[in-house]
Amino acid sequence: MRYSNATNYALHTMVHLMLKPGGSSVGVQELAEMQHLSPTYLSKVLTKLAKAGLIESTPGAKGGYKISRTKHEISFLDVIHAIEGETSLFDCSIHHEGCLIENVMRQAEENMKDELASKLLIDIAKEAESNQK
Amino acid sequence: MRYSNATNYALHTMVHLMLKPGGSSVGVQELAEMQHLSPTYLSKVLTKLAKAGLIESTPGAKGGYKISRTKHEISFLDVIHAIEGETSLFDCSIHHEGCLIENVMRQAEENMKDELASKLLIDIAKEAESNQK
DNA sequence: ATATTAAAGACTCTTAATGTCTGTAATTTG
DNA sequence: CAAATTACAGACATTAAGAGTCTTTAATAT
Repeated sequence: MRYSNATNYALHTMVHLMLKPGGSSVGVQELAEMQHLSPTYLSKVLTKLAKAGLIESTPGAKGGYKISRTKHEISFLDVIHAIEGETSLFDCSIHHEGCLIENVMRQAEENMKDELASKLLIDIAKEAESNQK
Repeated sequence: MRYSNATNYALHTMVHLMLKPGGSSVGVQELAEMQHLSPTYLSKVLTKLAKAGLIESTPGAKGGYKISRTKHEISFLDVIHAIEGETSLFDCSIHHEGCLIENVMRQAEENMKDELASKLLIDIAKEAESNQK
């Protein structure tokens, strides 16, 4: 069981966009180059983020992607949900309801989610920025 | 990202073995029937549990599997590690060390593991037993 | 000896993720 | 208006992992 590569790319892209001064748009080419990916592939990841409302896209020349105006506080969990979906890590297909094992697994997953929901991308972005100086 | 079916089978099998009076051995046929699986498939799951030292196997007639004598307190995490391995859920293949994003993801995973390590199979087994009465 | 059982390995099938390629629509620039 | 740039959508191919089956071998009890 592993998080997808797409999730990793998405997280790094989001942090990068947050560090863009003035919230200016960045094209997929620049974003792809930074992570050594093909633009067409990263494009699919970015489309997912846009559909989730985490970023805004503007087509056409001088277009690109930028952090959504309406979403200033984006957590790790937001990004993960946008890419991986919101299905549970564990499903007991044996018992139909109230499986005790499933209950434990779900609770553990909640603990992980709580942590991911409490971590905001902006904090990581600022930390990365100050480290670079 | 999802936990494998094998992990689900393993957890249910372990609970079942814990409820066996006197810690007597159970053959793979009975265990497979209970979960509607083929014995050959479940056998591979059981072999993993045995190699991890969680259960003991005795070949030959009247053989089978039983909870390991030396391991009375088996946690959910023990079983998961036996089946899924101990690799991290998240690996940042972009940065080589000290990736801030990876740090967050690892911490969240730790929170989940802490919960899974604190839950013992024997407690679930006893709860299931009392529910049945 | 024979029946029973675990163990190991080769093998197939399915599914999901990864990634590429092509074409289309929208927007800016000249 | 024309051309260049860019996001978007969908079809397609490739790869990797999981799920599951089958066959053979080794060990144990009766």
